[in-house]
Amino acid sequence: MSKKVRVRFAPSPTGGLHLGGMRTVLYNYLFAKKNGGDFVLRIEDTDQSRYVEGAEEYIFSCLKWAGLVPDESPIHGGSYGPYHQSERKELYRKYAEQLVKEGHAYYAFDTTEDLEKMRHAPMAIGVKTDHNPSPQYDHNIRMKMRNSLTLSSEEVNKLLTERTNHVIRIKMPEHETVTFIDIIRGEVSFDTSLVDDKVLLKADGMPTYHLAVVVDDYLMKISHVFRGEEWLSSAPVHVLLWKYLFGLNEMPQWAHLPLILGPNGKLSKRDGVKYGFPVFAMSWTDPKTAEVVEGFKEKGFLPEAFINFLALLGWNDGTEKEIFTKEELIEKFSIERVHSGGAKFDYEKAKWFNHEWIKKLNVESLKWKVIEVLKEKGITGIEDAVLEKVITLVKDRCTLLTDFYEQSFLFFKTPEKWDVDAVKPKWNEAKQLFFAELTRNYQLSNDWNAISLEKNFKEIIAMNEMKPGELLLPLRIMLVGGKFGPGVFDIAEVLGKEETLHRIKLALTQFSN
RNA sequence: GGCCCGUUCGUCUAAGGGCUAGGACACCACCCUUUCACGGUGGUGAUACGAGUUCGAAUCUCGUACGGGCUACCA
Repeated sequence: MSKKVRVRFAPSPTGGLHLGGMRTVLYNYLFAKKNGGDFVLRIEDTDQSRYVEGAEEYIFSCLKWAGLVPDESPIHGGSYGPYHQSERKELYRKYAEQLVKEGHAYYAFDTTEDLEKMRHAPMAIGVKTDHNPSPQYDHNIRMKMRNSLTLSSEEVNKLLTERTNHVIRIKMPEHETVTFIDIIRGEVSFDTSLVDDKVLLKADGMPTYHLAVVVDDYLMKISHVFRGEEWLSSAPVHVLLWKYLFGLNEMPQWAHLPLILGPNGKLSKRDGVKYGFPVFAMSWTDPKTAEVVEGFKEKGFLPEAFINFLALLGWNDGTEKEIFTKEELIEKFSIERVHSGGAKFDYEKAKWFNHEWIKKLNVESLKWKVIEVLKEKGITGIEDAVLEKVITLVKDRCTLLTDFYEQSFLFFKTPEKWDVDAVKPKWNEAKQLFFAELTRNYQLSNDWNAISLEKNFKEIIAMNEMKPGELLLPLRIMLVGGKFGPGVFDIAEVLGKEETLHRIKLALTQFSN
């Protein structure tokens, strides 16, 4: 009965892929997978003037990183290609002309100057007033412009055969109400008199978004369209186009996703730089200005955490569960449970998700990412067994992957400075002797692990009638230089006998003089 | 300005006529830990406002306010 679920994400390759876009991808992907459907990626590159070098490859990288790989796309292929709208250019004119023939659209020959005059000039043809600061090209003024509605057919034919620059505009009906059902908002309606005659086909022969979405969604057999709320206003144009071209029965179901907001309204790239959090999935370098905007990946986010918090930004499964794997999200997701209200992005909460995921993931899955982080900082060639122990010891203390450096460098770098102020004031002969004895003891140890190291330490303390608290801190500072790090004996175990004794010896010279 | 969408703790949200309005992040306190985290316990904190419908409204209706989006030969 119902047709196969096919959804699409249709970005234009103009730069960084931000949170809102990624969430749209996610919801499309989850919905497709949940319903055994296809997720297609179509590149909306009908505006050559906005084409940005590398942006398309970048989009694929982001999807790959997040694990949201399309079933069909320019690089994955598929039987509904081509998947670049620019390569489908010849397709669209036919539909636009069909609309003209049927009286739903018309040729318009107005120049940019004409339009400028219509909208903004002092003696505007449009009805620009304080009450109407931006007059539209609509039923009120279309009969005052140069188009196939006002020109004789001879004149129109002449202009057309002379290949005069022209566009094709939709002729919005005057007093109709267009109503459609939005899956997450319910019934939405518009008075067509208030919608302008949108350009369908541009002077360069390329379609605008409005024509292209409808034609491509039809040709690609798209069953559900999930897109940002910013498209809601132009939905009546799309609905009408469906009605005229392919029939309302063929029309996909719509869902307009709420916007993701920043600290002051709509989330923007600027919010990110201003408040110090990423807004793009991955770092994006503007090819013209060489400006780099850091992404979630580079900031130290796990893809698992990224899609988890993105999914929860506007959706929940109705329970109090917050940590979801991708598989769980696929199982639980439903578009009906998506909120209608916009959601303000909370970076603190995003970090919390990442922390939860670092704690949740096992050492094996974290390993290569930690190696990358350490490599960035010049720490390489770590023995596998050591690295695994280190990760186990510090992962609970890392919120971002990049924290692995701050939390674990102490294992790989012998301290050069010590927090002597924390030790020296209370330093005395007895402590000096204690560490001499501890060193001798450890030297002889052939059971080098945290438990026996601690046991030996405590035994010596007991024999000398000392307090553990007075000696634990000095030992820590000897080993790592300051008041930080995991358990002291765990550190010593990982460091090994030689390095541990070396560090004690080195530090002792600092405390005793 | 017009049109459209939205409005529960600071933030993300649950509760789709009956509730002490629940959870999470953040924040605060205490506990654990003689490093710091993690963890545990508890706390502060919300239904924008006004009418109406109803025995009863965060939940339904209307109005107001506020917020957002759109108003290009950009998507």
